[in-house]
Amino acid sequence: MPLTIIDSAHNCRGCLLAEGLTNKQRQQLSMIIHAKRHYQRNEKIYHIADKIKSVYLVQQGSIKTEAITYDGRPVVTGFYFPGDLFGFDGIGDQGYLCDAVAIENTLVCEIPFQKLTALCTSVEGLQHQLFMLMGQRIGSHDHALIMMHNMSAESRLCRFLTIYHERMKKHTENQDAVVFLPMNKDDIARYLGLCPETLSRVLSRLVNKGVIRRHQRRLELLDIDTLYELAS
Amino acid sequence: MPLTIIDSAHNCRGCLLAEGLTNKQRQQLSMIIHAKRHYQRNEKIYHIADKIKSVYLVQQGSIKTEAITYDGRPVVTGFYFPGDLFGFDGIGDQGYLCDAVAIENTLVCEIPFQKLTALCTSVEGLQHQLFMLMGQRIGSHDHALIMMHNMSAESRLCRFLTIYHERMKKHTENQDAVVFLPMNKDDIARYLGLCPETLSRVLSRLVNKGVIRRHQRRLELLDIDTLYELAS
DNA sequence: ACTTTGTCTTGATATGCATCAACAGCTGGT
DNA sequence: ACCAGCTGTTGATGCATATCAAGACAAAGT
Repeated sequence: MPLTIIDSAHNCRGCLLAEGLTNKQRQQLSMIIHAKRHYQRNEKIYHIADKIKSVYLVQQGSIKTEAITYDGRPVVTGFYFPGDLFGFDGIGDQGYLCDAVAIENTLVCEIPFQKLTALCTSVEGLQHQLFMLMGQRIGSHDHALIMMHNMSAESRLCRFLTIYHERMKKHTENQDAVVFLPMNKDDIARYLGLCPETLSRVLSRLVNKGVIRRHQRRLELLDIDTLYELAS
Repeated sequence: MPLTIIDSAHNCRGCLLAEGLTNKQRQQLSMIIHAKRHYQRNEKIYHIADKIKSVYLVQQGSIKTEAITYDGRPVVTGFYFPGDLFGFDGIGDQGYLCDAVAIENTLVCEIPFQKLTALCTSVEGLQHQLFMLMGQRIGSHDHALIMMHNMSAESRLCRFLTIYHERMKKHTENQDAVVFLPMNKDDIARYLGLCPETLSRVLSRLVNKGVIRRHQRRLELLDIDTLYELAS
């Protein structure tokens, strides 16, 4: 999987945190970035119980966060893509609750949380943006919770696909009904609370219904209306 | 259900937000409280899609937040007790994602989020505390998500009970192994992602095992060790 | 005291998903 | 080109929980 380097990197353009900031403020923000580095597939950005207290921004690639259930099975708690911040689960007082793992070769920049909040006191727009992002994160988790309640395997998958598709439309130039899934099927299953076999069956069923078409990890969404209907 | 009035109220003592603040800073905080009022059982503090943008603190009583699934069924997304902040789900840009409903007669104070963040820029300890609380909230949701994955009905209930018990031990003087549940069984079921019948059956099973004893909504935790064991 | 209503319990049945197991299709390595 | 190992698919079975249904119990109203 080839890795493109962008060099406009340090101006924080495209970073959701920097939205609405002036150039000068963005520069201030870029000054407190602690590190910016590449991670290989399956490499960990942070570990459960780490006390680092940084938040991280995905520049390129994709990230999953996963935790271990009480009976020892890994659960994927979130996926993160370019522009997304992750690591908020470590902001509380008990260290990170998840491992953050690169799904593919990924460029990530690390922002020490303490420096970020210090900067927030002088840059009000930044504080506002950070609160917004954390609020949204809380909201999206409410959604995830609702999804886990009594939704069928098919609904869960369709909802995942529609949300993922919308997310990609918003942040890339690609506007057509094709999505590429960087993560493997097992990760999606662990994210949706299904076993991989069930996920596979549901995918096959959607293909039979003519709702999607598959070429490995590329999915064509043939009938988006039905997809939304099934997601409900 | 009788309602005790506390009058030491406006000093914000006991409020998790005010933790670590000086008296003077607590007073500043109390100045921006928009309203403090009682809610009757089943009265709503805010509605889904409201754009109010306040956060709320439970002073007395208890609150649940509930959302509607895509097939129209209510889901309880959280319970809040004295000292807890709620309303973070409205901080994002799409209004509140849940209804907040009083479970019993409840005293709540409302803090406009904008005023709160404005105060945060000058009172650093307050900003820190707010970020911490939001971080913890994100973390606890991760936990809830993990719980929903492949945990049996019994495990879910036992986990709920242990967490609830710990919460109550921390914030009240009552240290013994008795918990009083202000919410009804249906709410608990909707919170745990179970149907009420299953919840009832699991409770009965725990009684038969000698782990708990019931007197209406008062539960005696007879065998806390087993409870923790079953919760895993 | 006797309905009435809501909350909870218990039983019988159905179903959706996990689990176990075998196999098929790719991918990478020597 | 071949085998090995991983990833995904498909089938058979079992089980936990939802659903449907009926009854028990308590609190509240007349």
